[in-house]
Amino acid sequence: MNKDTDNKLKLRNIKPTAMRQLVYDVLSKQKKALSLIEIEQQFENVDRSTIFRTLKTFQDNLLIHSVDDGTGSVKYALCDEDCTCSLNDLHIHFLCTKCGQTHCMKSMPIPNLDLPKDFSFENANFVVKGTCPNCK
Amino acid sequence: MNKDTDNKLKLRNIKPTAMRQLVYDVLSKQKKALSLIEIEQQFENVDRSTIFRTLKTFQDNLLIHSVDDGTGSVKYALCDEDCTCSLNDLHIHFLCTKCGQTHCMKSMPIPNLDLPKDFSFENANFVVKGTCPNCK
DNA sequence: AAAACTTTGCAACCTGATTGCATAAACTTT
DNA sequence: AAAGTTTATGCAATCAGGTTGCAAAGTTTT
Ligand SMILES: [Mn+2]
Ligand SMILES: [Mn+2]
Ligand SMILES: [Zn+2]
Ligand SMILES: [Zn+2]
Repeated sequence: MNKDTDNKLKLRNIKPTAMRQLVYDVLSKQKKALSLIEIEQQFENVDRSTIFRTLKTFQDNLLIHSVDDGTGSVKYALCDEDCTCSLNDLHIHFLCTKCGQTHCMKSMPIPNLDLPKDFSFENANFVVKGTCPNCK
Repeated sequence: MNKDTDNKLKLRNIKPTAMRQLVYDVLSKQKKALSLIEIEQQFENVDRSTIFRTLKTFQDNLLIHSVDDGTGSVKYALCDEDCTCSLNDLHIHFLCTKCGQTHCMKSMPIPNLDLPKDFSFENANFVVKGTCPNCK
């Protein structure tokens, strides 16, 4: 029971159960975004659906955000502490086609767009694919 | 056997079977991008896997491109005649959260990006979500 | 400590995508 | 035109990721 993890969860109004702390710790130790299955594989005996619901709780409470990088599995990454998952917090994600890792490019906001008349902007998913520094 | 459809296929080196003509016609009658299942539903007695393989053939031969709009099903749309599915041909896609339709915004190219050092750009998927003129 | 609520584990299910294999159709060669 | 070869189609089966129902275990409230 890590006091620090504990607080991170409480700050987002998430009751810090053992399970949730474990999942949080897995996410916080990674620079890249992780899929449900990848998180599951970090454990021996934890059920997929429990992790699934944990991630749902995290996302509902803005502790994590998800990316659909087109690989067929949604990836999850921790939000910054001040993140409210609103337009300002949207950023580009980068999928390395060599190693398959998906990175949050938190320094790259989604660019402003002039949509044609009568199209409204609510949200966006911008995934750039290429080779990451590791695989270069 | 529409002579016009026939030619469109031949131009892309696709043998114009009856099946392929039908699928092509469905796609060409739509402004929006269609999923495999949506295409299947346009027919009475055509097998899903046949359409699946038809779409694969079309995509391999640059007749169509696909979009992963995050809805869980990949959408397909015809390419322009001069499209080579290269970087220049990439464009934004718009998913209406009300009606679920996905539109090719062919007039909106993927914006240029300054990726951090040692990240290379190969491809991108940029889906904007919001309300379309129809649902406004 | 009983009642009420929340979290977890397990099995089952769902949906879209994909494959193996046999048949049918189209094309080539003799 | 018949035989041989290649390609396309249909059907059933499988896969993968995601999601749900339900009962047991754990927590919190009364
Ligand atoms: Mn991110
Ligand atoms: Mn398009
Ligand atoms: Zn990489
Ligand atoms: Zn709409």
